[in-house]
Amino acid sequence: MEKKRMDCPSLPPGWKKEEVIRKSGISAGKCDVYYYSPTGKKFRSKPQLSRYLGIKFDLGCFDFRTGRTVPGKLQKSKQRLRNESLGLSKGKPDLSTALPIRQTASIFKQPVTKVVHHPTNKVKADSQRATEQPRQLFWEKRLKGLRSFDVMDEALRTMELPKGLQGVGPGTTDETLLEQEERVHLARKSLEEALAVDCLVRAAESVEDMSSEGEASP
Amino acid sequence: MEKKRMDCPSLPPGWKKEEVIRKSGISAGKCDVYYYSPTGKKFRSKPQLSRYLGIKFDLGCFDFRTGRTVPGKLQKSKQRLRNESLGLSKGKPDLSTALPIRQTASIFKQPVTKVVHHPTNKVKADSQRATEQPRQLFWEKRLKGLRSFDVMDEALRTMELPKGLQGVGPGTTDETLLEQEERVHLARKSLEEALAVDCLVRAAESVEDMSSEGEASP
DNA sequence: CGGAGTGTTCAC
DNA sequence: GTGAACACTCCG
Repeated sequence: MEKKRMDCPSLPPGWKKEEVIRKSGISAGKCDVYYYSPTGKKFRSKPQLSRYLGIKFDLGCFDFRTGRTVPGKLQKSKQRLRNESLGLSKGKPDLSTALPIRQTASIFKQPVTKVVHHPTNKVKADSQRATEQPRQLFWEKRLKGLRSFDVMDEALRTMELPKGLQGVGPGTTDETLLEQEERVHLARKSLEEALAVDCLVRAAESVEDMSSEGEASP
Repeated sequence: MEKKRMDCPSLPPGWKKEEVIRKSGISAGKCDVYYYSPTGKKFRSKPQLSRYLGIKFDLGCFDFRTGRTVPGKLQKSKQRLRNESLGLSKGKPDLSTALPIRQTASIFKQPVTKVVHHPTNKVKADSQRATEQPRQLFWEKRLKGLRSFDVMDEALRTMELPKGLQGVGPGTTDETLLEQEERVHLARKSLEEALAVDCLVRAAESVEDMSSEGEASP
């Protein structure tokens, strides 16, 4: 009954909404709402949905629980980006510029991406492509408050800037900003694909390891 | 290295703890914890462990991941009995006394056990032994919130009382309660053994059926 | 190792 | 006190 996937008119075609009632435990009776993309991927929260859809589809007035778009809803009334208030509001702003921001002469030429949840949990620098790509006006925005999504979603998200760093530069129109953000969106997809491939390679390697278990170790 | 079985001081003598790190997938790097009984049986979760040890060994303050007993840990802060709050917190308490509670004049004399996962999935009444056994003060406790365990483990567990039913009677000391619960624990073992045997018999019978497939059916 | 289902936290 | 968001457990 309450577990059927329903069409959701407020989302793009093909998206479904599901409601599940908790059956046991201290939170029994509570209702969880999930969404499914046309490809079948499950979404468990509004931020997760928002990350996936990108800025092309504005969820500002979308109510996750009901699945409806409410015109009266304040853009950001809730749903503040989790990092936002975490240090801008209270406590001393964290201006530490330790990783992932390389604090050298070539700061603008060699940004560093810290991939926290990667299997090997190491910090890498993509030194090759960084200098070839076009310079971005708001390069901080490439990391600030945004997260990876789509294919890997939760798996790889945890890129953030030290709190307190702000973008500066000549005044820009909203149009320009949107373009920039969309480019960020696409760039992220590329990065995630690359990381996904890396994961697969690792998995393959570990299979090889198992089939050569009797041999001498390196 | 991390796959060695270690002694676990917070458990009875002879129990071992093992940690295994996931090598690939989106949860790569995550650590799984297992325990082994003195006889070598593997345990993969706290509920499974708890079911096996019975009430004689209180795991309320036991942290499964670390293997240590944490005094500050609220008894039930996590690991609340899975069925507990359903109906007790909000909404109308479910006082329905449909099966497995027989709602007749002989309610105390003929409790009914609903064995959900049994091959034939039927409701049985143990009319013979029920009247012979000593009456239990908290007879509801024989089913409420407890589950079958050990030999069959997960296989047979799913016995529960309608929510909202509470034990009543003359005040009792904790000692008495513990004794009662321990007897429940032992009785459950007997029941499970019986059911296990029954399962084996059925399996054997079906083998016979197969070997006599060409004959006329009864 | 994945994922559904549940617990926990934090902002309000 | 409530509920959104997300971490985690547990079992297939």
